[in-house]
Amino acid sequence: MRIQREQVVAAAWALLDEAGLEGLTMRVLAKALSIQAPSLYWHFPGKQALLDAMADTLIHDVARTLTADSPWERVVRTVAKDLRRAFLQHRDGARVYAGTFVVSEHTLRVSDTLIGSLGRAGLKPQEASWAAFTVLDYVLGFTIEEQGFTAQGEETAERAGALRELARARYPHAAGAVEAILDRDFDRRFAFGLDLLVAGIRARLPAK
Amino acid sequence: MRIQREQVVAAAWALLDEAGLEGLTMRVLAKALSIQAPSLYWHFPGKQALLDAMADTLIHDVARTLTADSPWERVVRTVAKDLRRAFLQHRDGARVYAGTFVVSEHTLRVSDTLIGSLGRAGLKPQEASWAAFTVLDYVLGFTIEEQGFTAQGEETAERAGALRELARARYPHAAGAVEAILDRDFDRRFAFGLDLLVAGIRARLPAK
DNA sequence: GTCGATCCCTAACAACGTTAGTTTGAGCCT
DNA sequence: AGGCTCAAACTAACGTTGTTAGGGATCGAC
Repeated sequence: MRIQREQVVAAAWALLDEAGLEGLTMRVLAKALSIQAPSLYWHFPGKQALLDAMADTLIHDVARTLTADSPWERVVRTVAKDLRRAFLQHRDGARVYAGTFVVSEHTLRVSDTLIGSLGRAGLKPQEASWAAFTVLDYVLGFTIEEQGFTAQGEETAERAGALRELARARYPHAAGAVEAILDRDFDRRFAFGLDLLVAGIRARLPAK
Repeated sequence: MRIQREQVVAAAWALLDEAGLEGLTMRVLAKALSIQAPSLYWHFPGKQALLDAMADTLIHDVARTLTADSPWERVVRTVAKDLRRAFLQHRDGARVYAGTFVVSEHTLRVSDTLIGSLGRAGLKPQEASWAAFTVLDYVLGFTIEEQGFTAQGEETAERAGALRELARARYPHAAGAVEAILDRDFDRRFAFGLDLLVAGIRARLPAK
């Protein structure tokens, strides 16, 4: 039953979705492909290489709808939203991505889209780069936290209780902080942070 | 040779520094404590609990120098810098933290410091919370990338070469993006992103 | 019809987290 | 002093992990 690299990656994502990063093992993945585990080492030199390949496919569809003349604000928002959606598309997606250091065409393309747009908007080259990575780093950090939070399904309730109790006992004035930590409206939280970054970038732009 | 919880955590950090997250195993940790591995399970129910305890000590010293009347901008900058320094204090510190979901006094205190300060500055409660977590998420994402980059010591050179080559072949106009990805001046990059967030928050504040 | 490339196999290794059950040893009570 | 308690360690082992070694099978091309 012949297998190709791309099918291995697809099966790995499918397995990740139902088993999580800890459940993504070479043996189980092989079984899903009707193969023995060592055969995977013909396609990939090791598990890390497989994870790298997975991460690379993640950002394949980021920033595809943008052209060179898209306004910078639309570019920033689109890249950020695309990237978050890409991470969220699979369980533990952000953690998989964070664990790799991919040197690929896609990362380069996404970075360049952002940097080029911000440069054309008026930022100095170095500032454009720094601002671009600030956006990317924010998306990564946010989504890691988001997936970490949503992943712990059943425990959430008891942890929430423990946290509320701790707050009542030690930080009675911090009830707001507790509810904020437990706030599950990630879409709005993400949009707000993105607004913050966009406003910060705008303040850096040369006056028109 | 009697051991206490706190000594285990300290030894775990020391081991992490020299062996990395992958090298932090229960057996090696036990050996560093002149103990057998199963004895660790008296102190912690499992490895994850140990990692949680480690993460908790990380943020122990964050935001200690702040008082209730510190100006909001100083609070934001101090918390962000403290947190990054805490992550950087040990190898893979950010990854250790990201892998846990700590419900502790310290996380609550740090969140509350930020939220309270931003609320007093004039942000609505929900906005103050969202802005606070935006800062925290940015620091996490930034530092994960930073440590991932600096960790791959020897490979850096060859990866840099591969990346430059790829850029020349496929994205000839993106030389700036490549150099930006390889930029090692993390302190300035971090400061710039923090400036962006501070400016974005300032734009949200009610006019005085 | 064989030859090289491609793809997969079995067998095995060392290391991992973890559990079960047992033993040590200090500190307190009587 | 003798004995009880319980924290803190021990030995032995289980199942699973990533990975390596080395050997077949399938296939198109000449």
